[in-house]
Amino acid sequence: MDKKKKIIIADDHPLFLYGVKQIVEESGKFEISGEFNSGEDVFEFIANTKPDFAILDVRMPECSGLEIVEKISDAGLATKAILLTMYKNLNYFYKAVSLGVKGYILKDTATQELLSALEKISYGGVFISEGLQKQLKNRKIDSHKQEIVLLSINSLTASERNILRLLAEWKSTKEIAEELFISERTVSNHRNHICEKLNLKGANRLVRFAIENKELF
Amino acid sequence: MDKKKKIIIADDHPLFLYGVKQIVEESGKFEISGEFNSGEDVFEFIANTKPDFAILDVRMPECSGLEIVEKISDAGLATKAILLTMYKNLNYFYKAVSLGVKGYILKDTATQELLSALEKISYGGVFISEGLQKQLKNRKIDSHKQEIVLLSINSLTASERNILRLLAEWKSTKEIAEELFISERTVSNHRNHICEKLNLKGANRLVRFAIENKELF
DNA sequence: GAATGAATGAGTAGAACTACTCATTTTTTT
DNA sequence: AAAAAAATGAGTAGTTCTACTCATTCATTC
Repeated sequence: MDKKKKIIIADDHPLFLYGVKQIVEESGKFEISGEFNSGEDVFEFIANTKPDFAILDVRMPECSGLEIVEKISDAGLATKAILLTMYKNLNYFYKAVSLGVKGYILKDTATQELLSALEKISYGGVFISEGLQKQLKNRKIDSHKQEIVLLSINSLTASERNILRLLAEWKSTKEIAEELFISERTVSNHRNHICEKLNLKGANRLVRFAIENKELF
Repeated sequence: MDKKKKIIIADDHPLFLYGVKQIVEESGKFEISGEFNSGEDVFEFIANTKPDFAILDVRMPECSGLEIVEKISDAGLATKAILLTMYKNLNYFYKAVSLGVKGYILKDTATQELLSALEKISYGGVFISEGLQKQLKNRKIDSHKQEIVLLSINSLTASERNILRLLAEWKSTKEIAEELFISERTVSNHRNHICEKLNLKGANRLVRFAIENKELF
């Protein structure tokens, strides 16, 4: 048998972390070399210890799983990232794929799926949660649109991202203007630009997008 | 030593369920007599098997933890409910307290906390997550207001709850009107009544409330 | 049977957001 | 240095939601 592969886990829910740890260790094929309760310091640890796998929660305090994956990718590290998420948000998924994530698992369909994923990825494969695959099939028509959305997010400027961030906190145009010391008109214009770029139309669509895609910008 | 106490667990995230199960069983003092991946059938199982504890996720498909607790309370069962939640939403907490919940634990501060809770509750106590206690202290001034909000939710009528439910799905007044075959004005009036009852003021406040308190109505 | 509450609908005024177009200044890129 | 992109601001029209007041019908309660 091969040497045990090293895995680090990061999730802000301790009980969840515990569950992942148990399942991974029980299999006898892997070794947990690091555990984290937030996204903080995770990338530094990966860069220093170069584990084989990194199992990351998408939504975490300090630094989201997606951000960590981005850093791993930028640094050209060999650590294979597996994302765990609660949400069937396809935008997160496309973002993850574009960052070279090897596994994407939904928390509500994941126990033995996790081991299958590790197995498959060990041999150079890619693993996607069954629940998400269904989602992908159902929305075959929309998938192209959603990829465009993702590309569009990359085209957002710093100010636009900033405003999206504040919108995700339910702040109004007026509140954002006051917070950033700029005119309401400027904020309003930025909002419109974002809507154009993301092709969002109708009442509250932008606020909704901001709230449902917090981790994406 | 006493006989092992029976516990049932319900959570729609299998890995989480697994973590809870491991921790509870490791202690040697408790026995898992039932596991559920959704809120469905949970109450029936509790009514039939009368376990000592029920560890329930607040947000679950089919039937939320809060609903299950309500049924336990209505049926006058002795099963002690412990709620697990991801969200520091105090409204959920107040609702839980009003339903006679014995433990309220945040998922992001819970591992050994869970055993302490079971221990404490066994001896007739009540357990509240440390993270939430802080929250309660910080908002001491607001706490009265929030309790009023909770009371007010009980005063909502069936139609009003229905509209809140649709608002939580980001539906607009027009969409709700079409879906319920009533006039936009009627929906608008209901919205205003709800705002009055819940003392919500300003742009998007109602939509925000609906989205952040889905499980409450 | 009168009173109350609930569901339904409308009128009006104002606030906030959407959806356009346009202009000026600054920064970045080439 | 010239061109392009970004940040800032404004004009105007239309939509949606907020915040009131009011009326009618129906069911429940007392």
